[in-house]
Amino acid sequence: MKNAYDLLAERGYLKQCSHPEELRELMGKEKLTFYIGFDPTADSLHIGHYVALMTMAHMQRAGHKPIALLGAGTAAIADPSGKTDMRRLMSAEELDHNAACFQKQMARLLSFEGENAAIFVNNAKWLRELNFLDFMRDIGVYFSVNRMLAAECYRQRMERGLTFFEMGYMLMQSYDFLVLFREHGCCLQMGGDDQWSNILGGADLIRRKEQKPAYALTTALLATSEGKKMGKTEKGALWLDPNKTSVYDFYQYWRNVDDAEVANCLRLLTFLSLEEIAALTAPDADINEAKKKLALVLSAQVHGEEEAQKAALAAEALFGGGGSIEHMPTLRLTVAQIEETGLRVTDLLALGKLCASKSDARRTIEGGGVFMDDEKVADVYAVADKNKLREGIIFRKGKKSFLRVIENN
RNA sequence: GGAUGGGUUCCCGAGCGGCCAAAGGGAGCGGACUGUAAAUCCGUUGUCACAGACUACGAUGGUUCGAAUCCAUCCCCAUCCA
Repeated sequence: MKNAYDLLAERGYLKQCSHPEELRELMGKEKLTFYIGFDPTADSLHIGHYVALMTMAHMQRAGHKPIALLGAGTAAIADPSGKTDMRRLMSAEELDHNAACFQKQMARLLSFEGENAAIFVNNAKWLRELNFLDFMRDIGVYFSVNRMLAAECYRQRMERGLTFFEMGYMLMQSYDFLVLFREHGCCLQMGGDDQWSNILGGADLIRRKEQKPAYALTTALLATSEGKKMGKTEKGALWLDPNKTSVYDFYQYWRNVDDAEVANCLRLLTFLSLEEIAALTAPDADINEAKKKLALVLSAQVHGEEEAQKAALAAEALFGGGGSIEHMPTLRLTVAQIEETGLRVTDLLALGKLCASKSDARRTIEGGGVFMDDEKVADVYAVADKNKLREGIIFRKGKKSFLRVIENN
């Protein structure tokens, strides 16, 4: 079997590693236990987390044992890394709920059976009972403030201000690593590259306190086309929960990625072989086929084969002509709604969430961006034809947003 | 605890008694061009019963015919001092 380290490297996951050669050798001859931490600050994972999940899955397939750490304890403190502002603080109940949501979504990619079954741990278990004095004495002494301040992530925050509260984050994350090392023999922590100093802190702590080797490894962050991290507090997050980001939107997102990013996305987010990816993205290949593949495969991984097919069919129907319209976002009007809206186009668009509000709908119509059954809506006061409602009327905003409005019965 | 400067629409940021739903930029949305791409150009971006009304410039009160703009109290942030 291929060395997992090489596998991660050639797919482009690897960013930084504390001891590259040593770790690679170790991964070649032993089955390691490793962990990645996730802060449950929302009730769903988003695509940024997904890269981390992929690395876990690859590692597991290579025989290593993954631990997914749910940071309900650490999330009580805001991680200052890469954030321009402090996060909103969350209650313990909220965090526990979110952790449960994460767990469900992760289960899709990891295996919980066999020798190297994945396990979940929650650092609230040990962090919430920590005694402050003991912690400061046992752990605090190993951290140099000078060194912490020198780290890039803190330097950025220095300009806007940094509280002691936030600096504690690094100590706690390091402590997590130590606990997992002691309880599970976990000697490797992985994570996004923004976590580099935090992860390194833990590896150093273990090396100093336990006199045993521990490793830090970070993966490339998935960036948006603007080069910004897709974080949960930034805009443009793509959620894995279909209620927060519909399967159709999820599919469309990947169908529309930048040409330049397709190959990278395929490598990082799917399990397709490198050969296949190379073929798909070869200079003489049709880049749009590669995008379709990416959208379909990734949607299937996240939402299941059936849902992905539906999204693909809907897209085909809308853009390719032919295909089915069954899976388009649909608004079913009740009798009461028909009366209430009087079938005014502006009202329907707002009701169906195609536009943010009636005012927004009005403006979009004025800008010539709304179509009803492929005919441009010219009048802000336009009303839909009630007779067509039984068959369903297709509204389109711009080129990519559709809504099918149909009588509900 | 003290001093100083701040908190403005999705974000940054101008405005500092009426002409302010608030300049400019970013981001979003729509149009043209395309490949459901990028780049570019144009329009648009609080809500509604849309030539009008209502709600908004940290919070609450006040002054005024009239407040984002002035005053008071409070909350929060930054910088320096302790």
